[in-house]
Amino acid sequence: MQKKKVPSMVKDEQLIQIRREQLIKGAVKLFKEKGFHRTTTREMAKEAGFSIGTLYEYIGSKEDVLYLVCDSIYEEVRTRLDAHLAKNEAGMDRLRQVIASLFKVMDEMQDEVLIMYQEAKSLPKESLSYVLKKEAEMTALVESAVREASEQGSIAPLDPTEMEILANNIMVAGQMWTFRRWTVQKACTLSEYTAVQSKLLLSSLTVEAK
Amino acid sequence: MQKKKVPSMVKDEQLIQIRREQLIKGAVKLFKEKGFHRTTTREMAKEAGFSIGTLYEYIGSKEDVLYLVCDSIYEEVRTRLDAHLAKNEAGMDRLRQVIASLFKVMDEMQDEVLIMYQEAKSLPKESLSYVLKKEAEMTALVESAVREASEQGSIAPLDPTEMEILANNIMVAGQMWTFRRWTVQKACTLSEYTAVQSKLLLSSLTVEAK
DNA sequence: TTAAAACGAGTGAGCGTTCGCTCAATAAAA
DNA sequence: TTTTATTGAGCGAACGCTCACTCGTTTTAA
Repeated sequence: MQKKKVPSMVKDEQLIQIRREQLIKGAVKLFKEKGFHRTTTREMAKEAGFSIGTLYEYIGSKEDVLYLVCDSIYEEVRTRLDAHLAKNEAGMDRLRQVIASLFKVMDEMQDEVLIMYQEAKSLPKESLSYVLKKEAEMTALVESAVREASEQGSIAPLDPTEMEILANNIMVAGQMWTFRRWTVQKACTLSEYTAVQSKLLLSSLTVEAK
Repeated sequence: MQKKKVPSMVKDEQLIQIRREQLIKGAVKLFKEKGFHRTTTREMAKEAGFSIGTLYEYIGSKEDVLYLVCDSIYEEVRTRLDAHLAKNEAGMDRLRQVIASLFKVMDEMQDEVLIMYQEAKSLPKESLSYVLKKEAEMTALVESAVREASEQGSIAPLDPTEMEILANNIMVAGQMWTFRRWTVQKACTLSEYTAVQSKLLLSSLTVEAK
């Protein structure tokens, strides 16, 4: 990533952190407004409060900014999620807790999550797989909760593939609502959305594509 | 959209159709491979089998191609869906039929649907709202089936907002999977995916974010 | 003969990136 | 204390390249 090009030998680590945070904050705002591709490096620099020259003291390429943004969003999601899951419940209670927390966090961070899923594909291969690995970790967390609930008989018994799919299903429910929200261009919280699911036996509606 | 710039007065309508189809076909292939932004107009022209100059005889801007592609994908989805829905069922059967057909069509057209939902945001405002209008029409179709089933007591009674959300929910289920498939970078059909949903009472899992 | 259709080198704007410079702060020397 | 040297953060004009789009010419076909 941002290999120092030799413009200076030693940099104040603390300052690098500060600049990066300014940069990420501004970039998130711009990406929300116009997406990664339509945002120029000059705009990013300006929004962060310094010049284009300075920007390149802290990053190696435009794509580095996208990576920083995606990474920081994931870290934030993860941090908040862990905070919610501090008290350790078990079985069905844990599964409920995991889902509720996930949805809550995604609801709080709708815009950021949307950026991630709309822009991640522009990341260079290596950074992308790094970000997706973090995503996989979160899915694994959900999957473990599903497995526990299934083993305890709180939900139907599932084979490993089914567990994986269900975990993906839960992960995606949050992501997609933010996406759908963009498509229909309408404000609505994830909780409102999931409330309807709760009311219905979705299984009775979901039929197999023949 | 593609206002003719006056390069020529009268054009053979049939030829325009042929060229557009060549263009769309090639563009879909390229967008699948590298996305809209990374595809150049020269590449599009080449893939379609003519030169860059000729390309601009048939379109006004690069974004026009994206619009043509999105529009044609929607038309195709719509056509296939209508074909499935030819025999008119009613009530719960109709709802089942609508969902099954929708999933089937989306399964058949995963790549194209993915293009739409990943690239539509790059459309100029006017074209975007035009495409979204078509999307809304399809959602309305689903919603009417939901309403019928609800009124007949085949599913729980729902207020209008709930019906709308449920319809969106069904629409997104298909989109979701094509998208998730990209994220986890794994092949899986929508039918496999929905089969798991069918097996579970999702309502018992989905709790409200408090 | 003429007009539509195809062509592709050319154009210029935009943008990511670079690099030589400024300047304040700090350190070293006088 | 004052002067001089060093450092490194910040800067932004300029560079080079890409790419959407144009236009004068050539080909085709009626």
